Amino acid sequence: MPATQPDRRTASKAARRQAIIDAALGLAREHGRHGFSVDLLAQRADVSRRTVFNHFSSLDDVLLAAHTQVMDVLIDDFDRRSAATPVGDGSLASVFDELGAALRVIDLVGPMATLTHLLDGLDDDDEAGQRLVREVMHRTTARLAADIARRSPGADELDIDLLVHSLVGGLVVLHAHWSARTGAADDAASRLVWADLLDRLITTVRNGYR
Amino acid sequence: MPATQPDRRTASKAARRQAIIDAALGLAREHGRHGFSVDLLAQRADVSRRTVFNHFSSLDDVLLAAHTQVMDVLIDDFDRRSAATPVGDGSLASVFDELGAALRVIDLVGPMATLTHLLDGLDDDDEAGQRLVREVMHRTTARLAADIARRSPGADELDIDLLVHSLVGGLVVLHAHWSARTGAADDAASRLVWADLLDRLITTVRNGYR
DNA sequence: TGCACTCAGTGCACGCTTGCACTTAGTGTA
DNA sequence: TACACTAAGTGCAAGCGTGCACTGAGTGCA
Repeated sequence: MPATQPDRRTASKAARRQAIIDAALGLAREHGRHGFSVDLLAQRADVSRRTVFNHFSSLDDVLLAAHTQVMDVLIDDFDRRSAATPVGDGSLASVFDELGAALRVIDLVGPMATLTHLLDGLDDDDEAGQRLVREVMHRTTARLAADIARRSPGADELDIDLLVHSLVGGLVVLHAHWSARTGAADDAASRLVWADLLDRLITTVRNGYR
Repeated sequence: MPATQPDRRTASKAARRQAIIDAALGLAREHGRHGFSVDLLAQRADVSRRTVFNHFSSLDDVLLAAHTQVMDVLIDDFDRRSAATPVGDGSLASVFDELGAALRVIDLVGPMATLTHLLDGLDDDDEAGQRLVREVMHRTTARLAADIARRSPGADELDIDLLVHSLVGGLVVLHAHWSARTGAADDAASRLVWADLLDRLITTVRNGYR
């Protein structure tokens, strides 16, 4: 972020883009990914439908941006906690424990519920949805791995990539189970289910398969 | 107002112009007419200073629009009450009584307080301020007279003009006295003073000087 | 199977905002 | 009295939003 405020033109453009993303998240939460049109999105965002396409190349592009933003918020939260945590001894075990501890503390249920709506009705035949998931997974793991590498310069890059993929891939599997059991609700009961599933993931990956 | 909604472009332009007027009223209320600059106005209205001059030819033009709007709201109120009141016998006395009754019921203290700030520090040497008052007085009396004439087609136009000028001119005199006595405050005590002064005006003009 | 309809996405022109450099008037001070 | 400063107001060009007509893909129905 530059030290000075962006000018009004830049700020206005960014605000309008954000309004479109917020509208997409709101509509997805209410209707699921398939339940809204460009017209509804534009109306909710208080822009013209042409403006939606000035900012995004397609509706899928809007969903990707919405998805990425949800993940970015999680990674921002992780980065803030890391910055406030003493650096470990640089070992992979230490890195893993830090990430595992963060996953336990960060609110994942809210974003999970949101992502469930964004991926409403996703199945193997849904090419656009599958492409969306792959893109988001790629961006998320790349960013997280880069942040961790920056924090532990001595660690091997491949090791970090594998670690991150293990955990993030595990989260995807967890999401499927959690969603099946709770209907992707965001309440106290579903949070208990999530905490239990998460503990099993962290313990399993931490201990490996010896 | 057209039956259909104005398009987004028209609505946005009108909203921005209104934001400038609202900002002017707010700043005048806080600092008086002389206490703010184009930069402050633009910032408060959340537009660029160029945009202020896209909508208005000068700062005085903004003040005129703000002033006119305050008066228009009062006349709108008067028109609504008139529309809900049975038409009198068309005599001037009847017209006068209707106007007098409306003046007693309509909230004048709020707008009076606002206009006092808009005309902050007005004196005989303040050419811009004097021009502003003349313009607003002209527009206000013209509009009010036209509305009354529409409502009483049989009445003589000159008679209506004189009647309206008597009352509106009297209101200006009343404002000076009220302001001197109450400091243009908008509270229960100042409202009592206003009610008393207004009653004297209406009674005096109604009875004439026989 | 052809037609009609809907909706995502697009090109183009225009309206309006904004950034920025500029002029001018007014004011204060040495 | 001259100079420096401030702020109102202006011209021009660029950025962005919007209106609108359009194309094409997908879908449903006779």
